[in-house]
Amino acid sequence: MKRVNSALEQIDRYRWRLPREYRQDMRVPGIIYASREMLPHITEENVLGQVANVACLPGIIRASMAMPDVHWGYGFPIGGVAATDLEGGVVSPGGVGFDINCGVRLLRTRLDSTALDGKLEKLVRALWDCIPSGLGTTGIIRLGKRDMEGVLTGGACWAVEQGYGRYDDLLYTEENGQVAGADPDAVGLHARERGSLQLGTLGSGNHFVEIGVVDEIYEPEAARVMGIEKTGQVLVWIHTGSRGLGHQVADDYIKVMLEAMPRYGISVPDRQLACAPVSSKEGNSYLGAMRSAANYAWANRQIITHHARQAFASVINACENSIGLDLVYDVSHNIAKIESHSLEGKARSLCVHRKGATRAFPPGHAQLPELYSAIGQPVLVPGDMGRYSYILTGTQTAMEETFGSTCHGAGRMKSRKEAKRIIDGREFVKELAGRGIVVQAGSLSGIAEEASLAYKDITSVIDVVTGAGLSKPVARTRPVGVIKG
DNA sequence: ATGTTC
Repeated sequence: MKRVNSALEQIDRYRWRLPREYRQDMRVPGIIYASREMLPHITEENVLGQVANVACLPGIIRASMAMPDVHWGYGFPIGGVAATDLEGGVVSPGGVGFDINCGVRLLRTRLDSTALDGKLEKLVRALWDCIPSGLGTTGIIRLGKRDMEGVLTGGACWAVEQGYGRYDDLLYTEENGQVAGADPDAVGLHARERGSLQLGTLGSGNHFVEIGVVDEIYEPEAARVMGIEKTGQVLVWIHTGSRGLGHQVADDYIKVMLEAMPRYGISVPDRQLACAPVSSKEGNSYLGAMRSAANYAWANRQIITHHARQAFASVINACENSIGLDLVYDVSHNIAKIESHSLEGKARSLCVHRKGATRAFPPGHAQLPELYSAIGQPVLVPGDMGRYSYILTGTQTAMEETFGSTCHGAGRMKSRKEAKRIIDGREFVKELAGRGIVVQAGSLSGIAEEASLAYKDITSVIDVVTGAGLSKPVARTRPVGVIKG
């Protein structure tokens, strides 16, 4: 294994370059956003090798990038950003991830944490009862063919039309919860079958619904614009994606692309980077299917939002209006988007792969809701369930350097297997309870995999993206109640 | 992440 210090060139305190000499077929360098303390972890995990492999993709522009929460993933690292040219460049399912449009949604209540006194356990239980979770879990919704078309093309908009939530929610969802260019016909029968019973369910792994309390406010004006008024205010985080449907779409198209690559004369250093030209039949079909899965995920978070509101209403004795639960924002961190970016002073359309990386558009960007035009896009970065979650905003620096992208979470430090070996789920739940954090989870081994010890400290990740100027902290919350698969 | 190796 190459030594990190000989492989990486330090650019400044938070930026490291992996030069093209690292691997002979790299088309661009790698850029890693990290503190010096994070580097040993990045080499141990062989993230550098993955960053270098991504840098070999046809049509990759500027650099293969890694955010400070980077860790090993399927083909591409999780925490990776790669933009490709629409002409001659490729799109790769591995650059999006299996959980297409995994993302985070944040709701604000008008409640102070004292409103939860004596009710927290009951509230967590109500959320647990309203929101099915766990591996392979099905919900109460049965999607027939017609409804499935509605979900795949309409996303959260379909869900609101069906009575799940409020039209206002759509205003504060990326793409209004309904990305254009979805092609339901590109979603296979098997993917549809897997998705037909899972809408409105949380899933497992790191997916959760969390009740958080505002703990610090760093930018009062931006916070106020987001409806975050003071410490002690109760917020609700929702983290989930496209469940089995998105997984199956990824699976299906990896196979399609493996088969198509030789026909386009494409070779990649790792089969897991299977890809096809963005403009090819296969590339187009994948993007159409991926957008359909993305819409499914937005519908999923929308329905879970509706059920979370019902859970709050059933426990908190207040009218809907005084509970609030308005949407602050909903943003994806596993998706490929065709976006316009400035390259050497010229606007270019690029296919931006964000895999475990959050869009972080700056103030004034045309794709932001009017409300956020002055402050920039809300960036939602949950930490592990024992520490903090951060609300930030996008910046011009991110737009210029990382195609408008930043980190997405704390970043896994220990593999799921290793975490299960060294962490006792029951002990961790007890420890959290001692700190006033109520957790309801389907499995204790699942809890062990998601324990704080398995992750980096989110604050160290936030320090890097802040220091590098990729985003700006607005506020943070501490968890008080969590449901997990 | 995932009906955790169709």
